[in-house]
Amino acid sequence: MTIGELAQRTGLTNSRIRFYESAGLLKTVDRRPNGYRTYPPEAVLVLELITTAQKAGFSLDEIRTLLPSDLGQWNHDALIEALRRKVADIAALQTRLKQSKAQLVALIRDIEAKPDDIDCAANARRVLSHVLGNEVERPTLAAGDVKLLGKASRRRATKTG
Amino acid sequence: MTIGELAQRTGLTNSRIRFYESAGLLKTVDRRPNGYRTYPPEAVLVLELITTAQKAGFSLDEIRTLLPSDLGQWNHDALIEALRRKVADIAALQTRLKQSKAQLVALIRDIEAKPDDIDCAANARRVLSHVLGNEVERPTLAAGDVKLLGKASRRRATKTG
DNA sequence: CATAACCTTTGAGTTAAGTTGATGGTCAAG
DNA sequence: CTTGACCATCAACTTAACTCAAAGGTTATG
Repeated sequence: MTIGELAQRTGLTNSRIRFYESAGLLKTVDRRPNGYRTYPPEAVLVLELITTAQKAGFSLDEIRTLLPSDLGQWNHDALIEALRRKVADIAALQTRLKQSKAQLVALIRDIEAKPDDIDCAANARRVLSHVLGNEVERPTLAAGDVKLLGKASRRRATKTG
Repeated sequence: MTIGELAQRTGLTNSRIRFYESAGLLKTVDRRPNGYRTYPPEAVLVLELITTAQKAGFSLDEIRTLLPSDLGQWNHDALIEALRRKVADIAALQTRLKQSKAQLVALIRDIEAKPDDIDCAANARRVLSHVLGNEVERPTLAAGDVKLLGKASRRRATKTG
C-alpha cells in the first residue's frame, strides 16, 4: 500500500502519516526501490488505534511508549496502568471543572443580584470584592489545563482558495 | 508603583506584566521622565482579575474584550453573556470527559476479562476489535480540546542554576 | 567612578501536533 | 517527450502564553 492509499483508508493526510513515522509511532514502513514508502495492511489498524487513543486524551508521546511493534504483543501491565492513570487524570479534571463552573454560576448570580439602592460602579466594586476576595486555596482549573476552553474569536481563514 | 513593585504585589513576573501590556490588557501604564513604567494602585486589582479569569478558563483574548478601561464601567450584558457561554463550554467539556472516561473504564474491564481459553495475542485481537469497532458517531473528546490531559513524560529541566 | 540593582526594548525560544511550501524525483498515459 | 499525478525531503510556519537573553540606560551607594 502506498502512503496515498493508506491516507485514503484512514482519512488522514499524507503529511500526518509521515509525521507519525518521524515521531516514532509507525515502525512498519518499508521502501520500494524507487524510495516510495510501502505499508502492510495492519498499518490501517495502527493508525486507527493512534487516532482513537488521541481522542481518549492520550498524547502522541504516551501512545508511542504504549504501542508495541507487534500488534499482538502488548505490554499488558503498562497499558492497564496508563489507562488507569488517564482515568484518574480525567476525574481530576472533572473535579476542577465542576468547581470552576460553580464559581462562574455564583458570579453570574452575584452580578444579577444588584441591590436596587446602589449604582453600577458600586455594584462593580461589590462584585469585585467577592471575586478577588476568595482567592484562597480553592483549587480552580490549574494553569496549563485550561487551554481547552475559550473558542471565542478563532479567526481561522475560511480558505476558499 | 514601579513594575518590580507591582510584580511583587501580584506574584507575577516583570516580563509577564509587560507581556500583558503589549497584549492590550493593561491600559493604565504611564511613564516617568526616565522611561520607567509607573502604575496606579488599581493595577494590582486589574492583574488579579486577569489571573482569576484565566483560572476560570478565559483566554487573554477573551479577557481583553471584556475588561473595561475603567474598573467601574463594565459592559454588563457582554460580561454576563460571556460568563454564560463559558459555563456552557465547561458543561460541554464535562459531557465529553464523562464519555471518554466511561470508554476507558470499559476498555480496562474488557482487557481484564480475558477468557481463560485464549492466548494473549487472541485477546489482543478481541479487545482491538471492540476498540476500533465502535468508531461510529460517539462524541469523544474533540480534537483540540484534549491538550489538558497527558502530563506524562514532562521532562522539564529542574533548573537548579 | 565602579558596582549593583533596577529599568528599557527587541527578538528569539518554548510545547504539541501537525500543515504548508519549495524543490525535485518517478511513473503512466497520450 | 510532455503533462499530470504521484512520491520524496527539509525547513519553516501555526497557536497561546509566556520566558529568556542580549544589549544598553538609570539610580543609589561606597
